[in-house]
Amino acid sequence: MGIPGYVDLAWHGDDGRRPGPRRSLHLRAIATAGVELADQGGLGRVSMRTVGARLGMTSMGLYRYVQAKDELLALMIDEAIGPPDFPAYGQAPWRDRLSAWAYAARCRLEAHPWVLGLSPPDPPALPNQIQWTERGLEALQPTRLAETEKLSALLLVNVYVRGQTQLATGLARGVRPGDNPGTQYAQMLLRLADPERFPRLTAAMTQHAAAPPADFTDDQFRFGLSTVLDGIACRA
Amino acid sequence: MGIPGYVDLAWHGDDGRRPGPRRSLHLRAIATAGVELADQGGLGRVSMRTVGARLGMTSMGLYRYVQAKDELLALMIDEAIGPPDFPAYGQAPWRDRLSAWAYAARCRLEAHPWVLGLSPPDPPALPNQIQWTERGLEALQPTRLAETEKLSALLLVNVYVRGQTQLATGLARGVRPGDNPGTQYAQMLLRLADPERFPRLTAAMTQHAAAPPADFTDDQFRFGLSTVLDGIACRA
DNA sequence: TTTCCACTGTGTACACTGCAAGCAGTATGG
DNA sequence: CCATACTGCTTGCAGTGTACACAGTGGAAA
Repeated sequence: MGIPGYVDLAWHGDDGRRPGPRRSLHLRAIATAGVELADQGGLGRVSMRTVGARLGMTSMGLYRYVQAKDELLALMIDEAIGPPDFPAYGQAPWRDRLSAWAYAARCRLEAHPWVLGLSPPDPPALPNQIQWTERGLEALQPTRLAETEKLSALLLVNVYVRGQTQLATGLARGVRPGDNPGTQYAQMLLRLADPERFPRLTAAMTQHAAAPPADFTDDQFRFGLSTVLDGIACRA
Repeated sequence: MGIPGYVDLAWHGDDGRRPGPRRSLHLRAIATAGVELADQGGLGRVSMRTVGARLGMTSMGLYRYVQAKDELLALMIDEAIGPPDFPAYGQAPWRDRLSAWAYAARCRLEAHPWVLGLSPPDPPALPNQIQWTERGLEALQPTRLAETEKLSALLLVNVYVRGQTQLATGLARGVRPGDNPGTQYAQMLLRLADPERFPRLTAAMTQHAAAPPADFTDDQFRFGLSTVLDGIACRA
């Protein structure tokens, strides 16, 4: 029921009409400081002290803006995602619109992969995330779905993009550049899984190894996304 | 290329044909100790020291089995998921099969919600996860999909189940028991988002608030799952 | 059988974490 | 003008992951 303090602060800012000295920082500045640290050296670099130091503050000073580190991380997620920045839909059909939404979202996640390693303390309620939601619902406007169904459909796309991107970045880690990320994984599984106990998996992996696609992760993403959109089309 | 040590150990165990004292623990025991701690008090309770202590060992002893805490957490995920335990498919059509797979997976995740707050260090390669994959591919056997497409489809379902369950558990947190989790969230968003800037979101939320479904999270799950299955059906 | 040495689990130590409590200073509403 | 609520700082604590050196063990090689 109650709106968490940092959420309210992120939406409405600080009116400042109250006794005591004014705040010296914007929540936004704190979030961007955290994002910069995470972009540069991963989540491990993000501590209350490091973020505070980047703003000329001590770790405890940040607790005047945020009740716990989880909240800082939530703000960082929202800042990293940013507002939706892809062009307006125009007269495009809902399928193209939603596709554009999905690709733009993936792009943002790839730019800040550490976002995927975080699980926010509260359901999404920060401004940028809400803007993305609005834009997604707008994409589904031409459909006959009920409003709540639009939300469910959008949520499905969102969840897909996140999951797929997470898997892709996981696969890509520790792979020689220029090498196919999926192939290496497939070979590992082939070496681990007994073909008699895991016949289908073996079949899938040998097929993949036999004909490795040019751009594995992108093909994968396209396939899943069009599948999701087809499913939505059955209801639209 | 190389198989990480803990993965190899999880699959093949320890042959013990080597100088020096034998290991006193199974990887399995370590994983279950961690799972018990996490089930009881959340991920915060899981530290090298606490897990070690539960096994009569110091924190550093665990490093003979695992190279870093991340690997312990990966083992815990695999242990918490466990092997697939739902009944054999029989002659059921692929849609029912995959649906059973999805519900069983969701059930496991709900039993150990902390799993969703973890992002594994490597792509899934541990035995139980592989068994789930095999069972999922088996569900798709009656379709005409290529093997790699089956894998993509299964991955889509998996990603959906994870994402949806994560959102549901997030919504359910901090809600008065007996109260509708979604409704509370909807009211919060209505209070935050200006109807002029966010017309579609406002529409969706007011519609939800006007007619709150009996079991929100379950309806949501069903809707998304059948949408995903419809999408797969377009290709099967 | 004896020797060797890779391997086991332990103890200690370190740098670092999130955060509780109390502090002096500040700017606003009454 | 004052009281008050607020700011950011300092100090300190319990706990974290893990590096390193160590004594003990037991299979493989001699």
